[in-house]
Amino acid sequence: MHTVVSRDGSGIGLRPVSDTGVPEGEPRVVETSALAQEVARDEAAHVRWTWDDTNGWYPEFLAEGVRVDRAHDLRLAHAVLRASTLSAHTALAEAGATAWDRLTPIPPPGGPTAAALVRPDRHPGAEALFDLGESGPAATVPAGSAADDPVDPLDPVTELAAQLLAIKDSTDPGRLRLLLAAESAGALAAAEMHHAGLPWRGDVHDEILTEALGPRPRPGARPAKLEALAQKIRAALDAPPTLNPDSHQDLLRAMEYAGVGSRSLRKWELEKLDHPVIAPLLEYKSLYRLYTANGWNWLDTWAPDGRFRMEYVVGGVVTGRWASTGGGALQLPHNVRRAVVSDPGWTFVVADAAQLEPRVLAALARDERMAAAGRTKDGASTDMYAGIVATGAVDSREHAKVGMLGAMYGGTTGVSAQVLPRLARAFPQAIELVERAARAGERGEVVTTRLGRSSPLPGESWAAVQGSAFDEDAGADAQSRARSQTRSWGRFTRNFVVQGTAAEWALCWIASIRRRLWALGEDASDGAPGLAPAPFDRRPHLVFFLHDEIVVHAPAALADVVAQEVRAAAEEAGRLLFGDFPVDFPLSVAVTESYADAKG
DNA sequence: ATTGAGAGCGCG
DNA sequence: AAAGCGCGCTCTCAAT
Repeated sequence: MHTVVSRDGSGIGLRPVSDTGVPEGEPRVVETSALAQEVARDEAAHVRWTWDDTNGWYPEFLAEGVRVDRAHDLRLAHAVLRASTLSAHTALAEAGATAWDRLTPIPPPGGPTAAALVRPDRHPGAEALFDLGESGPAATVPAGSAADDPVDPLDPVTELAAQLLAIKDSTDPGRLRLLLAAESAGALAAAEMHHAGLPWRGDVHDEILTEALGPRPRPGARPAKLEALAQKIRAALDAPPTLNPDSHQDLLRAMEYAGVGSRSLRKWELEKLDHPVIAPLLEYKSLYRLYTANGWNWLDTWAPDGRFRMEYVVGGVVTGRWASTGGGALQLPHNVRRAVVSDPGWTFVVADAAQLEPRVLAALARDERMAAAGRTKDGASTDMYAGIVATGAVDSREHAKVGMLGAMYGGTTGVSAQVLPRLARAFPQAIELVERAARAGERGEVVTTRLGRSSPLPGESWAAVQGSAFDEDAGADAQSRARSQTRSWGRFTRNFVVQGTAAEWALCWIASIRRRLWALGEDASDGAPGLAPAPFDRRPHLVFFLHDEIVVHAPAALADVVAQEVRAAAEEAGRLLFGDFPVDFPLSVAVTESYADAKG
């Protein structure tokens, strides 16, 4: 059973809809203040909360201290179903693009990103659709128009029915149902993580910055340590005080004049050079990066009150991985993770999946030998790369790692290319799977993940370049451009199946974790309530996610049981995706009060 | 003033 | 040839 959520006048309309998409009764209209008890009523019946965009509703629920267990995010589901090869022949996919295809993600509320958008343009196509004309502030559809307008293109009940039908008519309803449930659960988790925030000690962050850069400078000034390094750079280059080390052009000119012999400023290029400017320059670049990307400005903007409220974009990457916007949540540098400290009486459970992608590949290809190489033996967690060495396929862990990465990314040079034939001999099924994905991409075809997320088609310019290579007068460069583009798209599809399926594993993992954590209930010890907002103030909850890694903030008394649940969730995710195929997804798990201490 | 590119580095 | 996948952010500089 679904509860479809929509605006209804000044309140929220909640409408029951069956699992076949049939409305069962009229919407009941609820004021926000009554939300908690209304939600509790439906939660008892295990409904799936169905809405156009999780960020348009769930933050309001959470602000009332209300958590929901299951959801169906129509925007995210629509995108999957439109593209998936499993639902390609359904009415939803065969119809033209609709208003649902033009929806853009809603940023979480209250954050800098939301504030930066004066008026978020929810429906880019709305003006054309409603032909609002030139008068009037091109804004919004009047409230309640859904009722007056018989053809509301964004009616959630109509869309839900269409989606449920597409799932039923697809070639594998089970997989798509799982994918959409996981995707929506991810949306819930992302909203909850934004709501709770990652505990962030501003004072520790400031310490890190001051130690590295000197005290916070006045606006417009350079921090002391950076200024000192700038002087050293100028001295080493015999350059005037006007030389600005932040300007690549300036710097390259000065370096050429001084005969340093480098045309780029890339770290790995500079490291090969021998010149007095290199050392201070490398240090300058590193500190400059810290200062600009995660310095005091970042702290003021993103973690002003003891919590970093990251803004995830669920489904933001074509492969199904999450993206982030604004705070750079997915690029949190290791050197500032020391500022992530749990609340008094609380602790972190940090877990990451070891070698997730090669394990996913082994399972996807049902390559028993590769899976066996990664299997946990005698209860001890096995390093998959070491396991590959143990099969005799390659002679060092480094070769195993580089070779596997090359196989999954499409490496054609160096060690990875050298090792590939040996991997192909030892694990023909796994290697064949990525090779086939690459060839499909080179032909301009679509590839699909385990649960049914399909890759996009190459853009129109792709076909144009391919076509031009077949012209009578096609030059050698046109042909080589086409060839290079072909290979490039092959590398993309090669990686898509692995990265995308790994993202599905991670979604299932998160979905399972959040359900298990909630089931643990409130902290029964008389420990500190912590500073987390309701409904998580006495409960362990997810605070961070990074592709194959999670952080749970938990009352200290619950840390061990949380760790168990996180491990159990990983096993569950493996079963959900791959059934009884014997593949392990071992985790490294740490219980720690500082995120920086967890990395192993 | 705003916008877009290129460069570079952070994360997995 | 630091290759080979996926991203976001911040800076400078030139173009609008």
